[in-house]
Amino acid sequence: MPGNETTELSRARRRGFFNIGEAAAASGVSARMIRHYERIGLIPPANRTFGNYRIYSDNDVHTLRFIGRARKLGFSVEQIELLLSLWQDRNRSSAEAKRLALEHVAELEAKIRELQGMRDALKTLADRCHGDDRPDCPILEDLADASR
Amino acid sequence: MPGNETTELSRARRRGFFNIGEAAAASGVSARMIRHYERIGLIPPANRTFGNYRIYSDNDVHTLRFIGRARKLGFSVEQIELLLSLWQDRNRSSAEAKRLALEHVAELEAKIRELQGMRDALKTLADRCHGDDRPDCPILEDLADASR
DNA sequence: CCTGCACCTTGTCATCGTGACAAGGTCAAG
DNA sequence: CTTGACCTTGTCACGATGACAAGGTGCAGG
Repeated sequence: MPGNETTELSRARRRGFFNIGEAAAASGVSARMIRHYERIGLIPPANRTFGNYRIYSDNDVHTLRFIGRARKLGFSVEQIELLLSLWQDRNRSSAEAKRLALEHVAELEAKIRELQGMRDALKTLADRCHGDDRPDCPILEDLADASR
Repeated sequence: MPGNETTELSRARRRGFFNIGEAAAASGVSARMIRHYERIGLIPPANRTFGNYRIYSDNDVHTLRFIGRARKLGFSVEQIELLLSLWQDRNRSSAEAKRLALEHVAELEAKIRELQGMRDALKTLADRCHGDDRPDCPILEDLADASR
């Protein structure tokens, strides 16, 4: 082919763009998940090079970092969608973000309480189990019988 | 057809067997999950009536209750498989059951700590957010910037 | 210029436990 | 016999992620 479009990826890189692997390394979100977030619509479809490689700007990477941090705080993708729209809304009220955060805190606490309940029940049983060679075991007995 | 095998389900019922719905109600494990546990091999394939309905004995229901309680304590199916084999082993040592229980307690505590970490981080941010009509919000700022 | 390697593309399957639905068979009662 | 409740199997879905496969792209070294 005439015209010689160079590679287009190297040009993009020279202009400061990232391919997906670089964006992943820079944002802390795996390439796998970046593609996933694109497919489910959490992020818009990335621009492509002539070779069909996705390219990302600094701004895109910034967004990915935002998403990664929100995930680490346990926000669901659905919640992150809301957080992103708030983040990108210059006229947002902080009240909305706070409401979302506190709602998630409540979810976390409910889950924590649930796990603590399991832990306490199990710990009580384990404490009552002598844990030697004999077969009698309050743990198994409790699982077997409703009475406890 | 000659022979008139009665229904075979009603006979099974008269002998004290349960169909899957009754077993579900009696054990607290949904019919859906009973089939699932059978398919993945946690429980052996149920006997069938001529009409191909699964039938369950009191003993089977007892096992299902055991499984249901273990699930409520957060044991994984894999762990339950071990617990079941211990339960059914007359020569088991209680030490093994205790080990499994304490192992699961440790898993629960790890998960609890993880969630508490999220909750604390988020709570700190939310506390610093005034939550009014103004747009500036430490929560969103933190998600956006690495520095914190 | 060719080759090889690293990385990209898409797709599918698996995880774990559960819900929901669909299309068809069985059962019991009216 | 009809009706309705329940059973059978199968598939799709969730949530977020990993792993793998088969094929294309890009770049550097020979």
